[in-house]
Amino acid sequence: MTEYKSDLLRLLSERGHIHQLTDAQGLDALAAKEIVVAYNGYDATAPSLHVGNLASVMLLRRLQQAGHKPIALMGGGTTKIGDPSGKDTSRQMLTEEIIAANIAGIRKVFDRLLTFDDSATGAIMVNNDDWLSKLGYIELLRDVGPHFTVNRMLTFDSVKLRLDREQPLTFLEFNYMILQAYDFRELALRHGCRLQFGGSDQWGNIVNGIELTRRMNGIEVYGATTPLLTTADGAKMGKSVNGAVWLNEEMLPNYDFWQFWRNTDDRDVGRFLRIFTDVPLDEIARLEALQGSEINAAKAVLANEVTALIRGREAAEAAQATAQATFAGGGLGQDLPTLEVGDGSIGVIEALIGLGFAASRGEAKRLIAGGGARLDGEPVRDDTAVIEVLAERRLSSGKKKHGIIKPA
RNA sequence: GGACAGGUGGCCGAGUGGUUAAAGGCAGCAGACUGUAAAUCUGCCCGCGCAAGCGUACGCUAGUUCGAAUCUAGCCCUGUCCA
Repeated sequence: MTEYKSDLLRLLSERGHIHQLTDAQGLDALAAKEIVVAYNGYDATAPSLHVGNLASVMLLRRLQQAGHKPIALMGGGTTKIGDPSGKDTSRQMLTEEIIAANIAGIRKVFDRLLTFDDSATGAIMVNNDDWLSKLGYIELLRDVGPHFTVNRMLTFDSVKLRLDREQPLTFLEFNYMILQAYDFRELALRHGCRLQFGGSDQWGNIVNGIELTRRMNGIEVYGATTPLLTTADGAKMGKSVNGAVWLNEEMLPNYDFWQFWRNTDDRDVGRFLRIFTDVPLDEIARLEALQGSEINAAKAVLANEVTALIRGREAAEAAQATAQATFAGGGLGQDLPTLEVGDGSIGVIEALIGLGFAASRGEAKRLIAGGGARLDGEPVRDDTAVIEVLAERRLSSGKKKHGIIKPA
């Protein structure tokens, strides 16, 4: 079953990108004989993608590496509605200006991971607002409406989940799946797109798109879903201290991004190396076989390679140097959060807040009371303590979060 | 439009007049153990304050009461069923 003829499916399956395929043989045959145009859709709800989206971007990267053409579809139009899939509450609707700004932010990561040009395999980015916002209601009902039955729509997990949980599902959101199916057909017509990727929660939407395209235009298209990425301890991938692990540097510093990967669960290292890096498979096999504390070396490779891909080699090296100095040397690295003090001294509480280690004075006090605050490695027990800042000093929250306090 | 059920802290979910800043769980933070891992155990977990305490908080508004998340009225929102 893993014996694919096409380089594409072989590559994707050995890297762990595939969960389900609508027609494995048909797609395999297609990919073996011609350039396949494939897309993945992205919401424009935030100014950056996050780690939860990264697997799909890597997937498009591999597609291009295998000699095919990726389309990054920006959901500028559908973002105006809100996807009910897997969510239990409606999403806030955004204005056109915000959506446009978000798309510009999201574009950055694609520029790093895909090659955009006019060649046959050059990546392109399109916005479904281009066609969705021009759509007339009557026209849509007439052309698309007959191909969907409500009976069927009600059986999709995305809808059932909301209904079962007794959470509201508005008609607006209910229509999301129709628009998404329409996207696939539109891309098939405009760009010869034959394949849609999506998370496993998008299966229903993808299938709808395939059927709609076939019924309206007689074109056979395919779908593939990616596994839902969870960490080994069962949590959704991509959450961190302050929420999402953003891909854009403005949203999350390089060092924190690097640290996120460095702290990967042992059991996830091999899987993540395959999905999120271009490290050769035999090298990954070697790395994930490391036992005990040696696997930390594999985590460093993971952190370096992902950071290099998303933030640039230089950023990865700087982050690693900082981590090296901070953890192995017990010293300071320049990528650590830094607080400049003008008066030569500062209260511990203010310092903890200033470095972002505590959100409020109360939180800072609790940290100190719990023995989690350390100045140059020594626990600070007194929350009224004043730190003399004549040279660089190291203030830590717990064992992993370190910061620099230095004279201005 | 009608009947019934419901709206509690980031989430889930107890609580039906004071002892409730609100049980419990999850998530989060910290400590121990370690390998910057996991699991486990322990502490913390609205804000301000050294503290006593103060301020906010149980859909919204107005009431009853010495005292309300808990009672009353109106409103808003959601679900289920009926029209």
